[in-house]
Amino acid sequence: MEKKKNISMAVIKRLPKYYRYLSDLLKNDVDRISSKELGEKIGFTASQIRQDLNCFGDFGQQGYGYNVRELHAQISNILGIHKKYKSIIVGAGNIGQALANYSNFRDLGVEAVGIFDANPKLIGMKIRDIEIRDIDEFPEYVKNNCVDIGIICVPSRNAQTVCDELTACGIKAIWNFAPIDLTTPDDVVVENVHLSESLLTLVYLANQKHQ
Amino acid sequence: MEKKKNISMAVIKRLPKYYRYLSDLLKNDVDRISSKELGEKIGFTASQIRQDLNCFGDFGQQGYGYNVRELHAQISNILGIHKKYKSIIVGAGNIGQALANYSNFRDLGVEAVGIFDANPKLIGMKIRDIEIRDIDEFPEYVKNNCVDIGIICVPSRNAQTVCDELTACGIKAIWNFAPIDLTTPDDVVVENVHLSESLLTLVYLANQKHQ
DNA sequence: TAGATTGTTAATCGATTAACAATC
DNA sequence: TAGATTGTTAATCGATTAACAATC
Repeated sequence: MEKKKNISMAVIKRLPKYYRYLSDLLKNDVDRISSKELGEKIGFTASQIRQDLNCFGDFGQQGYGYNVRELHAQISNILGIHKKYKSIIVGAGNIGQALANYSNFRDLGVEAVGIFDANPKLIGMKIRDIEIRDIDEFPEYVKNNCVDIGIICVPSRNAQTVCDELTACGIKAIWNFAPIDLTTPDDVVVENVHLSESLLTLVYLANQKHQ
Repeated sequence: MEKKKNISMAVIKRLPKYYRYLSDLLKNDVDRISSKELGEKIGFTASQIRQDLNCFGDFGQQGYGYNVRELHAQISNILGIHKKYKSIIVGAGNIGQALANYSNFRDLGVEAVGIFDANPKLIGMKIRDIEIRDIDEFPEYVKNNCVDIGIICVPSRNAQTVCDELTACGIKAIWNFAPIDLTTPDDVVVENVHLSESLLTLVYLANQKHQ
């Protein structure tokens, strides 16, 4: 992370994709790759790849390209995958439970350490090795356990309240699965997963193709 | 849908958001709204909203603004929410089951009519009123049941194969939850939900804010 | 050395914002 | 009629692509 001007959101959104393709190359024991080859794989122009990477540093070598292992390490660093993060899931419905069970996030350094719900029928139930607790307990839990990320999986009518409580106890990163736009203090980042919007986009595009 | 040049993806991705905010307004019995007011709610400029809407038609009235009920109906039409769609879910793991249970998509006209998995322990199990079937049966099922949308929730190593089978039996719209980029014929549309990429974006942004 | 490929500047393209005449 | 707000054109801004000197 040598350079660092103002990275545009367009670039940031492509970083995880670079990380994924480089992880694949690494797994396949590829040593080096040029922006041209990588571009053909991902479906970007070589030019764009070089522009993107040069926002963060000079990782390549003229006449050679990029060393896969090194570039992968650099992007891991840029994304912050070298660190470990604790998350809690608020809302143990379908999506909350699915996320708690989904193990892949641990590879990205993010571990779910707590799950909370308001439904007495769910409280006490275990998902993997984590017990679902009463939703009222999460502020206390966050204070005692250095939680980095709050994952909101409650219905939209409760989402803003949960969000406010999460930020009140110091959480600075929120992954929001509720279909609303949350309001947060300036120093808090929110990443939305709006499944309904994604599905509507698909439906629109499908209708266009088929006239 | 009067006009219709080449709608940019940027505009298309905003349509579901317009739909959501207009649904809210409708629910709150708001009769009319100006691009200025709507912009303040959503966080867009008034100019952008007028530009976006004018890709599809002249829905407003000078001096008045937009009639909420009418604009909502128009956007429903543009998105294709007036029609009904049948979907099948391939892969009944955490995410597949969560999507099958999640009822909200029915409001958007999309109904899950079948779920399939390769795991014998899951086959026969019921989610809501739908029985999980053997994954080998889905091509036959698609042919007999006018399925519009294939939802891929299998592990990434199987995702391309499932995708090929879905397109082979005529599916033109794929909602992909596997963390890979699928290859499809030109007349098939794919919408990806890449949760890992979303989470990595959040982690990156959180690290930037906190230096 | 010759070939390959980078980092970076310049050119192009597209998307957003501003401005304003038209008009309800 | 006067005020408000649209639809649309023009101006600006930002992102992508192309080009090429630098250099491994």
